[in-house]
Order: sequence, then structure tokens, then C-alpha cells
Amino acid sequence: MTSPTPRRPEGPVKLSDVARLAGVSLATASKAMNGRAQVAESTRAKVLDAAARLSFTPNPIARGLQGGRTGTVGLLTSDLEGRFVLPILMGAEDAFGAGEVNVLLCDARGDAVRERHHLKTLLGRRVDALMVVGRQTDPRPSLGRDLPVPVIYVYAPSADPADLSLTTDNVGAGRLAVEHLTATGRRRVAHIGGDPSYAAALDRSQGVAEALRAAGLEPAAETTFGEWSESWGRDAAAMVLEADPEIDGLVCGSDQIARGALDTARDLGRRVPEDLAVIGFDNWEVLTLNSRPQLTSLDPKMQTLGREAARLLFAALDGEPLGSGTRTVPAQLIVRASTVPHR
Amino acid sequence: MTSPTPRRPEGPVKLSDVARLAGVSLATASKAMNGRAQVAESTRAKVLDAAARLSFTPNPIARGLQGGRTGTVGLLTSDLEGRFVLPILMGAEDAFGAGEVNVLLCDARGDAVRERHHLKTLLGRRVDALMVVGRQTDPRPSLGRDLPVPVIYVYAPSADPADLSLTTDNVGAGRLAVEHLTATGRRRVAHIGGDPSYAAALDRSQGVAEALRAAGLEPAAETTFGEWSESWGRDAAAMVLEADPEIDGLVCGSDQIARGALDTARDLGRRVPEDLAVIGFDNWEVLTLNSRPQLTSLDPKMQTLGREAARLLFAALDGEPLGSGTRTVPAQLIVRASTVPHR
DNA sequence: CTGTTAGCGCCTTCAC
DNA sequence: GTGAAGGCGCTAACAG
Repeated sequence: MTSPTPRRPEGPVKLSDVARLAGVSLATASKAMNGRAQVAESTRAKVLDAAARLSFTPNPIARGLQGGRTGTVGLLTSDLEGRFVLPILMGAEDAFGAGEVNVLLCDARGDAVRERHHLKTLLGRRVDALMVVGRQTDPRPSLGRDLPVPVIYVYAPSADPADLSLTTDNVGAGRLAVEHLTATGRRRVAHIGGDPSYAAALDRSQGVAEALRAAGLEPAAETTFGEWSESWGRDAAAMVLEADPEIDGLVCGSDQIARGALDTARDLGRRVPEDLAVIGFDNWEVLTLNSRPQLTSLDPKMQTLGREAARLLFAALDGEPLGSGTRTVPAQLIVRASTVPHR
Repeated sequence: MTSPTPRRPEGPVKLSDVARLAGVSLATASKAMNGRAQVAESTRAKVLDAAARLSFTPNPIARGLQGGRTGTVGLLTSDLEGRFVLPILMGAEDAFGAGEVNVLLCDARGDAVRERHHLKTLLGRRVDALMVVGRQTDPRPSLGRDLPVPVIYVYAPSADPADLSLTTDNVGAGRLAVEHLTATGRRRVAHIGGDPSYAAALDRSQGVAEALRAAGLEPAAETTFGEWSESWGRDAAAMVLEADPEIDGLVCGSDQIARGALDTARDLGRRVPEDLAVIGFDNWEVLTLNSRPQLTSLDPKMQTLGREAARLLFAALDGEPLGSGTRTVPAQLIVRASTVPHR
């Protein structure tokens, strides 16, 4: 047996160490390591073995200098604060990590100048691709058309249809909410909207309207828009329920609003879900799991969004055309006790 | 006037382009750009001007190959999911970004094997420093003592006292909570604890006990521990208030618990804050701002934690000794209507 | 199939 | 004060 762990050179082990141990030239070692075809299987085995014994890791910096892949992608967020961004980030980091890619994170904190600057440094670091994450579904300005790497916009789509964007399907989510309520027998449904300056609020409202129409139902009231807060949910629910006491289904623009609505329902002595079904959006668990009763909600699948975006970038790096336009990921209905009686 | 924007070579501009435009050699250009002393001021000016006109950005990859700084730090999180991690990340990214450093993000998702792996790739990428972020304040295993770069543990301190850790002062936070209640005249104070398997729950409880003793007060009851949920807050508050109706101050182990306690107080007809003051921990705004009344809480200053950790790493990169042991950042009392009557 | 030779972009000796 | 040459670790031409 040869010595299992040859004397390691000081410092990190380099390809030349591997080559020497394997008794081949540097170039051959390189080819063997990178799976190039012009290498005899026996030599490849020798090299691979040597590499393993030295636990060699190629230096990505040196590799990057060559102009090939750096194995990094830039993640440009407009605002880390938003709770929506984190799951996207997780999904992306997850998907990339599996593919030996590392994520370079930059937060522009809502400032276009800072965003420009980060874009420059990321390109300077020769990232292989870029993912731009915003915290609203309203379209945002494009980074430009002639970037040297593939770019995908996530959650906040690019305003330029030539770019590729991936966002959540809020219209569909609105439809799903109503379909769930009608499927559970509700006939008199009202919608309490969120902040109408957000596309998400308008889209959800549109979906609600479409589904009601499709079900042959009149909305119990015009959508009332307000803000994304519990207090708005409390107030709006009081208004709506007073105006039409027959209402048996309430679609709320967000879980916060829904939680406020639940409070009002309790104050008014309405039993949920027996007298009144309440449904929210976002599936923000701190809210949905802690409310009484627990809240049915539409999960925007942010993690899927991140993962899927990473997948698309990977495909682009593998030479597939990136594509363009805005694609959506469907929301998922999470049923809890606020819409169906105890099982 | 010379042409303001000289014909740019194709591709990114390199130092040799700058040198040529400035009419000096590559070496001189390098020295001039890096502020080395052995360069005439006049030549330096020429070079700087040329660089500006070409908007030259040094290639960090090539720089990194040299073995100097790569201008990247690794951020190793044990779990991105936790809501605590994000603000730390923001603070760190913020502080680093200002210093022209980029953050390489890796999420181990609570898996030690994955953590090892990420550690290896980060070191392989020659990060200048490492920041390890956990989601509980319980000590975590050290990454080891002989890492080639400075390491700081944030929020979750390292179990090895030779490492440098930065976390939040939960004991002090517990004290602050009680001091606030006594300062507003409460004399009969009980503590509803969180999940006792968390150091945070025990530390806060300890701080509460200390401050009560210091104020010459008996705790209204032994701390009851449970879980970090609203329903535990509701149940525990009911128990505690029934056992001792004289209680006029409730320190809750988290904002979630506090919110549950507020619900119970309302159900029991106790006026908050007149009859009963309620205070939480974490200052999680979705909870504190939406409760009725708004909730006084102790903010753990996670963003400060991240920023401060980055600062310490910067100092270490500048040659200062890194230091060791666990340091803490004090929590900040955020007073709202649940402890003081309407102003 | 394998090895030799040139760079990638930059910084750093070391002569001049 | 300036420039020429060598090298960081690796890959991509080319020769053998």
C-alpha cells in the first residue's frame, strides 16, 4: 500500500500538486478533472485518485480569471426588509447551492442609485447570472437590455417585456379564494381589498370578481380598498357586515386584513366559519396559525418562485434561450378552520 | 480639448488600457491606482484621470488570484427561515456594502453536514472573513479554531470561548422590562415564559427575577414556561390572572405570547394598560403594531447586531486582533400603549 | 492520448 | 520615479 495521505504541500493544494502525485502533466490533470474527452480512462482514474487523496478543490478564482464561469450569481434585492423577499432568497439559494453555485447578495434598499452601483460591482465580479428581486408585484424599471449575463426578475416583474420575469398569480389566487368559498356553499361573498396602490390588491380583486361572475353570483358589495393592516380589516369588516348582514363569505386582501375581520366577527357575535367564512392571502403563518379560528389563506409559494427562477437561470447558463415576458406561479389554497367547520 | 471619451477597447477596460492612455507602464499605473508612495504626484494624477475617463474598474477576480483580499465575506446562516436572521443579514450587508465588500450567502438549513460543505466552498472562494448566524441564542458548536480567516458568530454564540461571538442581551432585556413596569407604578408583576428549551426564554426570565428582587418585589408567581405562541399566551394569562387577580403587570416571553395575553385580558374585562400592563419581547411589528392596544416590547436590535459584527470583522481585516468571548448588544425598550395610558 | 506553452488581469519584486 | 519581468492557479491552444 502506498501512503494513504501523501505529505501535503503547505497551503491549499493546487492542481500542480495533483498532477505531480498522479505523475502526469498539469494540462492532463486539468483535462482529467474537467471530464474532457481526450484523456485515457486509466489516467483519469489516477488523477481523480490523486485529487481525492489530496482533497483537492479547484480554485474558483483562478478559474474565473479565465473568462469562463465564476460559479456565482448575483442576487439583487430592492429591499431585504420585506418579508416576501426572504422565502424567495431561500428557494434560490437552495436551488443554486445544489448546483455548486454561490449567491452574491446585494440589497439596494429601494434606492435606484444604489441598485446601479450594485449592478456594476456584481458585473465586475463576473457573476454568471443575475436575479432581481422586488417586494411588490408592480412592474419595475428594467436593468437594461444589453447586460452581458442572463437576468431574471422575480416577484416584481420588469416593465420591459423583453426581459424574463417570474411572479405570483394574484388574479388566479383571487379566483381560487372565491371558488373555495362557493365550493363550501357560500352565496353572498364580499371582498375587502388591500392598499389599491399595489398591483397585488387590484389583481386579487380582479380574480375575485371574475370568479364570482363565473359562478353566477353578484358581489355582495363593491370591493372596498384600504391598507394592509388589521385595523383596516376590523373597520372594513364592520362596515361591510353592517351594510349587508346576509354576507356569509369574506375574501380579505391579506392575512392581516383577515385577522382584523375575524376580530370584528367575534365582536359582532358571528360564528366563523358557521355563519361567516373568512379567507386571507399570503399564508403568513404567524397570523394564520395564531388566529381564532385558524385562517384559510392563499400561499403565494414564494420559495417555489425562487427555486423556479434559479432553475430558469441554470437552463440559460446551459445554453437554452432565456425567454422573455412575465410568467406566473400559481398560489396554493391552504384550508384551515376559518372556512370549513371542524373536521 | 482632447476627446473626452477615448475609444474604449472592446470588452471591459483593463489596467493596461489605462496605462496606455496615461502614457505610463502597467506597473506604474498599478502603483498609482493603489496609492503606493513611489509615484510622482503628477503621474498619479495622469493615471487617475485616464482611469476615470475609461471608467476603469479593477477586476476583483484577478486581484483575488494574487492572494490578497478578495473583497468578499461569507455569511453562513444555519437557517434563513427564522425571522431573526433577516435583520442581521440586512445590517451586515449594509455595513459591508459601504466598505466595498460583497456578501456570499450560504444557508445550511440546520444541517451540520451542509454547513461543513458550505464552509469549505466559502474558504475555497477565498472569502476574507466569515460571519456565522444562528437563529437561537443557545451556544452552537464552533467551526474550529484554525480557520484561515477571522470568524464571528452572531446571535447564536459559539460554544468555544476562544471564538468571538456577538449576541443580544436577553437577561438585560428581562431587567429592562421589569424596570419599565415598576417605573410606571406596577407592584404585582408576573412573568409568562416562552419555550424553556431556549436559552432566550431562560435568560429573559432570569433578568425579570433579578430586577424584581432589585426592586424589592416578590414575583406574583413562579415563571410559567410554555411555548412561543399566542395560544400559550392566552392560556397562561388566564391561569396567572385567575390565580392572583391582583396582578397589574405581565411580562410575556415574546410578542406572540403577549398578544395572546392581551386577548385574554380583553375577554376577562381587564383594561390594558389601566388595570394591567402587558409587555412583550422581540418588537415584531406585525404583532406589536396591530394589537389592541399596541404592544410595548423590547427590541433586540438585530440590525445593530449585524452591523456591529461587520464592523468587528472589518477591524480584524485591518489588522486589529479579533478578540474572543461573547459580547452582547443591549435591547431597546419600545414603549407603546399596552403599558402607558394614552398620552 | 499527453505535454508544452501561453495567457486571463493584476500586483510585486527588482533593476534601471 | 519608472519600467520590465515573473507569477498567482488554471484552462485552452497547439505540438508531439
